[in-house]
Amino acid sequence: MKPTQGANKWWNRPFNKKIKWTTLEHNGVLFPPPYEPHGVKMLYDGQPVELPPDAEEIATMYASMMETDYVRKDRFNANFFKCFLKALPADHPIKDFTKCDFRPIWEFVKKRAEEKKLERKKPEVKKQLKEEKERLQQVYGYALVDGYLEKVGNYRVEPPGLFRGRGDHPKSGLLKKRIQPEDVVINIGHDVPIPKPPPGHSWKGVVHDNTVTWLACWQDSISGHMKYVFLAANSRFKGFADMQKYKKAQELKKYIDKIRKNYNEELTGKTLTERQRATAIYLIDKLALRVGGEKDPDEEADTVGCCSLRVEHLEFKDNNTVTFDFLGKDSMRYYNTVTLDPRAYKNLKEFCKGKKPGEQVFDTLTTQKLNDHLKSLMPGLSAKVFRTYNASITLQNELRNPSDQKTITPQDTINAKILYYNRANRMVAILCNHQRSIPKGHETQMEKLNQQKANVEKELEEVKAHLEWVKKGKKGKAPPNSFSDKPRTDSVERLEKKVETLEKRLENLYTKLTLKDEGKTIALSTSRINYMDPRITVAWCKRMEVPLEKIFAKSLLAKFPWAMEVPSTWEF
DNA sequence: TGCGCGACTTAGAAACTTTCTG
DNA sequence: CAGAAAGTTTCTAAGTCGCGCA
Repeated sequence: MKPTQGANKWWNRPFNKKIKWTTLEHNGVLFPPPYEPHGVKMLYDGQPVELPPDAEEIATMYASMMETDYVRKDRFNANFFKCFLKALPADHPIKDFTKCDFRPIWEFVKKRAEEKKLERKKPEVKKQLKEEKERLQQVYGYALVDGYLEKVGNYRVEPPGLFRGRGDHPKSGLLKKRIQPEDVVINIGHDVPIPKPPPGHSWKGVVHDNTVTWLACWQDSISGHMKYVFLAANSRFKGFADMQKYKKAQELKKYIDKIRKNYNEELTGKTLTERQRATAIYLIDKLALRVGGEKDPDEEADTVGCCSLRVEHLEFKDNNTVTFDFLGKDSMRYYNTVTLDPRAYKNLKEFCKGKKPGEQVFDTLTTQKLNDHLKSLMPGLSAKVFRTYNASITLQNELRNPSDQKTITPQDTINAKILYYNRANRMVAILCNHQRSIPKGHETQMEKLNQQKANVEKELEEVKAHLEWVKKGKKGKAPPNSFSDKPRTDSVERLEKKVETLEKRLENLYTKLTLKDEGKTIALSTSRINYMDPRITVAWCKRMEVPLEKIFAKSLLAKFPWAMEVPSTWEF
């Protein structure tokens, strides 16, 4: 089948919720290269030991992680060692983790990586690698869906490795097994060529399910969950759903007064069930909490959301104030002290009364019940819509009337406009608790900037003194010059110019220092990609005469084509 | 009718690429 | 103009949610 000519303006085409496609063609998935044994021996009890290839592969996985924090965790080491032993014959001398020394392999891996890096710098090698990457992209990177060529998101099968769970994960360090074609199910249209599995292999299965959007799937050996190969974010499958998400959040704006009235009334409801439900929805709305489903402590890290909050996560203060302190998604800490509606405060206290720290606050509530209730208030409403709604409305408000500074005009510089947008974006990220770890070397970079600042300040002082000295007729000794061996100019004009340059540089340094430090733990990208309605940004850029590509990277521009046509006056 | 699980969205870290700066 | 920093993409873990099945 040949691709349809003409632009794929999927947002103008109808999309059936149930039947996702009528024809589907693609070339399957790309497997990682097989493991090649290197023969470098690890030490056991100080002696070099022979390892079968499977065990060597696992040992090498561990060795290549020796500079990460993972290997300092007992659980990671224990889980790794259990899997490592399983790959060794029963009569193998290795029995005790503490006698293992993986450093020879670590050194080998490090050296090999450096050599590879050096090799890749050579222009001819660079070119060859680029061409090979493009060739694979051509083969596996596209699917033909209902006649339109669409990009595939993740066509590479995940390589084996030691599981890197987030936070204190019970399974961290376990071996994530190599996926074989025999593990992979292909989903593809009827009457089109079925992708060939690698020679000597066969697929686990081939299905033709047009009610789903995945092209291939396999079972993850760590969690037992399915992993899927999907189309990219700019595809109709992903894009249409994303557009619907923002339209639903916008729909919530029409219902929000009614919904807030409802839960405010139910905060003093007759039944405990009602009060718990109302209090949870209040928190989800006010604090942008996730709904918080149940988790299995043997399978997953201990993290919570709203419904799964425990007594130990709340600390009651005076004046209706509560401190929330818990680990949320990805084990990111949510730490926030907030003053609540007195009724909500009273309810939370009531729910916690007489319970042990490890008990659930909302013991009569489930995510199912909460979402069922939301559906009775607005069609299709669920807890996560509140995050999208509140993120979007916050961005819009902060761009239109910022809470902590004066608004910007089209006459301001492009740099000022970008900083202004980022500040609004930062408010959203804080609301959603989108964090990142402090970038590597942040402290050194801050020190460096501070040193620069001190230097510029000192130089400015000296130049100013010199200028003064010249203006007053060069009486006495010239002021010190710590920044050059050559004597400083005596030209008033050039000295004044120098003062100006230094002052400008100093101002830039001040802004940079503040922004860098304030933003060191805040991730802006998550809200930009997933939460803030792109139409708000498009309209603002039009009003402020900011080229959209200054705000949205190439991939985001490609993800939101449906949002581009809104007028500058558009409102969420 | 509750609940497990399939399918899909959301998440930060790591890897890679581009831009800035001294 | 090289090395650092900033920006962007890739990777895959970790959530949400609705549906189908007992």
